[in-house]
Amino acid sequence: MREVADRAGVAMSSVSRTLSGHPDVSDAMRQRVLAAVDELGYKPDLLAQGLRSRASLSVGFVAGDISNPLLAQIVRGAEVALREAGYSMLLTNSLVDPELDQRNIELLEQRRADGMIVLLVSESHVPTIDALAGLEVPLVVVERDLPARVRASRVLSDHRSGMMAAARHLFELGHRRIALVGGQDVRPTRTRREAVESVYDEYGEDRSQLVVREGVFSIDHGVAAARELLDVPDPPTAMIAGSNQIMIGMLQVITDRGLELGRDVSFVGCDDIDVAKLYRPHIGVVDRDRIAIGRTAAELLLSHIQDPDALPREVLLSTYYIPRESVGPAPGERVAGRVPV
Amino acid sequence: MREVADRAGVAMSSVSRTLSGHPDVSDAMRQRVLAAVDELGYKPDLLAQGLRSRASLSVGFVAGDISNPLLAQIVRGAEVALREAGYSMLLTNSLVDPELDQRNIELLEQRRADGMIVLLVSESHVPTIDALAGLEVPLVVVERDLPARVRASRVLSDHRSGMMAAARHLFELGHRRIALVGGQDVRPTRTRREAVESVYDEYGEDRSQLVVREGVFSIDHGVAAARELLDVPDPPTAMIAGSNQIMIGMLQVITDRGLELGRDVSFVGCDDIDVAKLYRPHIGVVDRDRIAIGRTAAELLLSHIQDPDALPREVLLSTYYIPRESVGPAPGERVAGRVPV
DNA sequence: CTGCGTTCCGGAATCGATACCATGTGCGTC
DNA sequence: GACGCACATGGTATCGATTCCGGAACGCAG
Repeated sequence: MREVADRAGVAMSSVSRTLSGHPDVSDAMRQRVLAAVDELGYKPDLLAQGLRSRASLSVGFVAGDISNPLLAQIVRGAEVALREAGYSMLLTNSLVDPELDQRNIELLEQRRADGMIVLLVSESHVPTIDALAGLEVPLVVVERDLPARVRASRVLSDHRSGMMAAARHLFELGHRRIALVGGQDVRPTRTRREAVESVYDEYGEDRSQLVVREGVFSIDHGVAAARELLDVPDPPTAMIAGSNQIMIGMLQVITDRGLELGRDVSFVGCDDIDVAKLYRPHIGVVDRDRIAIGRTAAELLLSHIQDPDALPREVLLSTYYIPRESVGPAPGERVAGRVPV
Repeated sequence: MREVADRAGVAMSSVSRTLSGHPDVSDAMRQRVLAAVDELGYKPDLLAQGLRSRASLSVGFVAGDISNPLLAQIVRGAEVALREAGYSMLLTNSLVDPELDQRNIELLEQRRADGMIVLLVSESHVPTIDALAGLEVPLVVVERDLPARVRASRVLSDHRSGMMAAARHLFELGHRRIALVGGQDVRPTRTRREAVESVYDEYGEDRSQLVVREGVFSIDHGVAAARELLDVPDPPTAMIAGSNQIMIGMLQVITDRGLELGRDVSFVGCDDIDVAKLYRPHIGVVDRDRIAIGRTAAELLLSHIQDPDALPREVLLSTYYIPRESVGPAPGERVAGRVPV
């Protein structure tokens, strides 16, 4: 910048004013400065700019694992919106380790990120909550319920409506022994379970017929749960997956055992990822607009960065049930013998 | 930091020395400083640190589209390795727009990234090449051939060996009319085509029997190409996909038309993503270790950051063919009539 | 002609850290 | 006893920008 000033024969402050659009700049000055900038190919140093003006123009994204297609799309939605607003994204993966969540949050704080979007592994890991509560920059939490001392806006999905539609469909088709395989104890998992339970109530059926297997959002858990569920004398007639990874694991088992979806057993998947559309028969799923989740999170964050005093907001995005051939009528009672081992 | 110094009753320089592990620090001093740091919960400002020490401890990743599972895993591999070395990752998506590639590179340069890993949309977009050539920080290029004036280390896959194994398998099963659907004209696309062509030479067969359809790495291109290929009187007996997105598109068409893979037509996919393992029958693929690509890129970059004078290096990672049921014997001549329209 | 306001520009402090240089102290050596 | 050296420490310039403040130049009214 000093070089530009020397070349144009002006002071550094004038260069700064010109480039930042300050009104106290004459046309003659602007011409000379811009010419010098052009000739030298000068580009301001964003680090120094950030230090002085107390705004790094970067935001942190704390994600569980970017190789999960759900997260990848959320991240992409957020990154595009942030870049259009002039912000860069610092991405961290926590690899399903809540301690890494915490360390990543603190690291991004040290980097003076102007805000953060977090998709936490756990809702109850105290050091992580503490780190979030201590944050001085705007925060957007995605798909999680956190204690009130964490001041943050939130982007949530209305898992309830989509899941209830799916469960009602199963009920209409005669299913009562339904299995729900969920992940960690976080908001989407809880909401989905409650949604299915409330459909049992709606139909005046005993909730004890619902089998819930909660673990982690992983293929392995899907595999293990599906095996357990099918390895009993009286397996459920319908199964619901509570994450796309769990869905993939469950489908592996179902495929291996040669079960025909929609006939031997019905299946409702989670998130309309490629697998769901390519599997034969096609998989009915509860879907949500994943790109929109990321975009909304970015927009919320940007609005809070512009107006730090604005009150935290919550945005509830809809989910919707897409019925496909994997969901069929419940077989007559006593189908256990037909299930290959 | 001044607060810490005041509290401990020492100079800022002493605080700095203590925290950076400088040898000229007495035990007494260390105690006092660390105590003050603890009491105040002080954490150094990485922006200021970066400005002064000329190292931002961050690296840029320029990716085409993170929602592609291939990229997601590469990014994840890189992020983990970088974080372990104390670096943060600035992620940008270029959404298949070479101009965005260029702008992202320049942006990351302004942010004073200590290095960059790039997975470019195009190998020939001149402004992008110029931007890369003008870079003063270490650069690692993934899966691309670039002009020599771009000084960079590279991480490449040996697509040739994996693809030749797949093509030989098809030949052994009697296939001669083979279709290869590729993406943009970049290294992996070219290498795969050359590999298949050389297998034709090996078997003394006329290369004109090979049908090549190159376009972009997208589901849509896979769909369009598959339709074209199947809509002729004499369709190929085997098809090879040159990207996971293309594979998904092609499989959609194949599924829609009710074709049985391995019997009606043989199919070799690309990258062993979940779809390949869940599709029935299972899809034979040419695979590579995606996490390792990212990790290797990060390691190369880190080594160049530590030793800026080191010569650029190239790492060739292997690919391997995984035969599965989607690859079967070629039907007898004249099967066109059996293909449903 | 003087006084005052407007416009525009340069100088210097500042953001939060690092690193060089100078200073002060204690100790061994001749 | 004087000198030199090692070790610790404080002061200050610096990284590359922004921003406040003071002042020059000019116009215009009293």
